[in-house]
Amino acid sequence: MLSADEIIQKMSSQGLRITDQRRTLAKLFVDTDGYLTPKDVYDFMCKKYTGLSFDTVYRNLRIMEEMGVLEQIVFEDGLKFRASCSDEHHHHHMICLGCEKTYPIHFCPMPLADAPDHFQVVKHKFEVFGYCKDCQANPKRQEQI
Amino acid sequence: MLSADEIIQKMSSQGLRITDQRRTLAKLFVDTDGYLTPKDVYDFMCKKYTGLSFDTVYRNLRIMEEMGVLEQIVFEDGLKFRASCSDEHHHHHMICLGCEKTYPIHFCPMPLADAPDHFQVVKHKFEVFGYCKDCQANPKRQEQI
DNA sequence: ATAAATGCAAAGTCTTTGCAGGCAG
DNA sequence: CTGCCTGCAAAGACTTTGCATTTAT
Repeated sequence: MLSADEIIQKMSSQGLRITDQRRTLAKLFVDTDGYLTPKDVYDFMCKKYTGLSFDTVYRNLRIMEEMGVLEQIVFEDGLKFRASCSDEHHHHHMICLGCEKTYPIHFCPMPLADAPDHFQVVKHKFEVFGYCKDCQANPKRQEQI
Repeated sequence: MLSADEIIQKMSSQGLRITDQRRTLAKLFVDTDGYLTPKDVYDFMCKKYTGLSFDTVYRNLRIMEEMGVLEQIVFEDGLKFRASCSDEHHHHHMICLGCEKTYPIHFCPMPLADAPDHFQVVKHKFEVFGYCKDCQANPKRQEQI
């Protein structure tokens, strides 16, 4: 995963201004293991920035996603964000339905799945959902996806 | 894929009333290869049922999904529905980004992906996106996912 | 007959947009 | 100083809910 400094640098190098809010956002995502909803982000940021508005959160999430420092996933209960994985090597994720932490799967099934009838593959998704060790021992949150 | 009769029967056997609208819905989904948005469904149904309201479309889509006769996928541009595959054997899909037709992949990567540290697997997703033969020859629609 | 399905209207949720003032570079 | 960022307010897109009427069983 990118570090907070790498995120800031990457944003700066693409011409974005580095505000205190964006620095805090970078730190928040780096310190978070799982996915965050816009609301999660808003709630967290509100503690530090009174008068923060939702639209700024949305704007920044979208900009950071476009800059490539955040990844966005559409869960069944809405959009969620996390810091981009450093793209050293292609991989997939196991995602815990309890705490939403992710664990990398380095195995990629793509080479083994033969495309039918000249299907031109553009991208693929391989995601495994379940419960991590901790959440099995300590079940509390509902299934989310 | 289920037939229109099988859909109707399955709904009836679970206590739902079979209205003309639901019969038409069943037929629409059986006759459609790709995914339909609620709006697609509404537009189609409007032709036959003047005064149709959106909420009835939503209600029926949700009910049919809960009955297991429709499958729902969250695309990045919203929810879409299609008739359920008959569940004879577990499989995955290649989904065309042009026409949204799906092609089965019978290979399942799950047995090959080892779960880390006692991860208890609940479900998984393996989806391949690209362009089918026809849509490569005849590109027109934008990428949708 | 009676419980479910529908249409209508309204509300709810989530997200985006326009604008004026504020702040990073 | 200049243009990007922000907060505010409002609008927009999509989906759900409550209620009275209609309809399948």
